Amino acid sequence: MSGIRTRFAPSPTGYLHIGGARTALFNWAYARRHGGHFVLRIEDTDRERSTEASEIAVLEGLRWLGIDWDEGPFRQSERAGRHAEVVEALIAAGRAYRCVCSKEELEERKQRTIAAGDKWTYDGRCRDANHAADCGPHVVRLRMPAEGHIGFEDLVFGPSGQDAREIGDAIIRRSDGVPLYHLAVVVDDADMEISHVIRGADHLNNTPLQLAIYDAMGAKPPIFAHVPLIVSAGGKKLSKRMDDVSVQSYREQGYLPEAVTNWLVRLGWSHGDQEVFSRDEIRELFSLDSVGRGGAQADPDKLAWLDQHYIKALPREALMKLLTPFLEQVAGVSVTPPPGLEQLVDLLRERSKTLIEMAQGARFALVDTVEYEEKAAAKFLKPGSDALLQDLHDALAAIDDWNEKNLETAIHAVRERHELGMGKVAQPIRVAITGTTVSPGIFETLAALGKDRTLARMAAAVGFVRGG
RNA sequence: GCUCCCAUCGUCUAGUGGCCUAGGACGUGGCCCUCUCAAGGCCAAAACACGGGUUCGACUCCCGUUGGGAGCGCCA
Repeated sequence: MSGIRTRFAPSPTGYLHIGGARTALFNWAYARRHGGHFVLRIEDTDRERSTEASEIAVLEGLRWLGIDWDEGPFRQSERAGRHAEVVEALIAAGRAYRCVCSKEELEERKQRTIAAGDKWTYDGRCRDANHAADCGPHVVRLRMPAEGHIGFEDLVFGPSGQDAREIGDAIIRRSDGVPLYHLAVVVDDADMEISHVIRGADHLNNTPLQLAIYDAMGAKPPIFAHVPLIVSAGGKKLSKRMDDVSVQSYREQGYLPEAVTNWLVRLGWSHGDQEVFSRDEIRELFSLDSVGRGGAQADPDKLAWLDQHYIKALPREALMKLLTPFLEQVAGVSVTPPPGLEQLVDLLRERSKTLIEMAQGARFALVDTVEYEEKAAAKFLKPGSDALLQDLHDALAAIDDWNEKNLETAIHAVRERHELGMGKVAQPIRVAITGTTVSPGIFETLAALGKDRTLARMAAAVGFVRGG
């Protein structure tokens, strides 16, 4: 083993969104690339907002994307004892202290400081008071060095850091005894021997504080790599409320997981001019050196393009399996695939951006009777067209061996007899059998539909024209 | 407000001082193909935020300006 250990540590307070998914993907890819371990840890210390449903959704999202983990999922809440132990040890070692300043007092002093034109960090009133455990309601604060710079080398952003005095004595344990996030992550990452922390750039400013905690604990800090945030169309940080960005919603819209991972990995990372990356290529080629520093907007059009690419390449059997739920969805009932459906699906692959789109394109083959789109019928099944349709019906009825070649011969014969262009013949047939003006090539489509159903629909169209 | 960060076509990006009259991809427009819709092929429009330096030479280095973002919680 390489000793490289990465982790993804989502808080289960909603669905897995694309920003988190990309962070997970990067961590996973980095671990795989270097033969390391990828650890999953659920950060559920915020009991108010964490839910089990959300945790399940996050795990399902990761599995769907093909992101597998080697250890976990661990729950941060289960490690409360360990966190408490570390805080006590820090106090005992003089690296942290109890603070009895109330929120109200603090707020007042803060306002006064700001009003005076100074900037606020904790003023250190309790710093050397040496409050004992029985001092009443209190928080625990980290004793920060009074001066000096806490610097580190970020694998993406390069030399980074902050002056210790800018940070101040941060709270590491709340008055209810629950440790804060910064303490918990550091303890967990240290205990789990995480070697590389790859996370969103919104944590760049938190890193010096966390480094101070590592130092206080006497633990060796990991290497950090902050990846730029995925921003919404407006350029702002993604918001779960404002932007529909859950991985689940892409799944429901009929996108393939390969397309989504390919899309996400190219947001902030590149490998020369290459655009298409299979999951295997991601794990073989991913490198933090090639991660950019600017925020990236996710482009839905590019996802659609990638999805079509992967749909085209998907083996037939796998495609049918994935498509089935969507077929049932558009047909409204559970369907037994009609003969010729696989043939039709092959025709549809080149013209579908998502599985839903493909299912919609196959809908006409799933239903018993087609309903004509109003405009389509008005244009191609208008009064007087019954003679042509009847002729076509009869010519098709005469075909013994129902294949593309024979269909083409038969239809062309009728076309020539009526002295019409192909468009004048194909479109009425298309509307008759699909109800719409759009479908794959007419001969292939008829071949896939089958003789019986084609004839029934042609006859129905004749009846429609004659009956008004 | 304070601290930190970022800045190449509409979007994702290549580019690490001369290879750049800045490359690729998505999207957009046009043409070809054509029974519709796609797919495919060809072509096109489209960017180094601005101003100073440094240098023989800057997209690339430095400074400033502008613009954008993040962090400053007894949230994670």
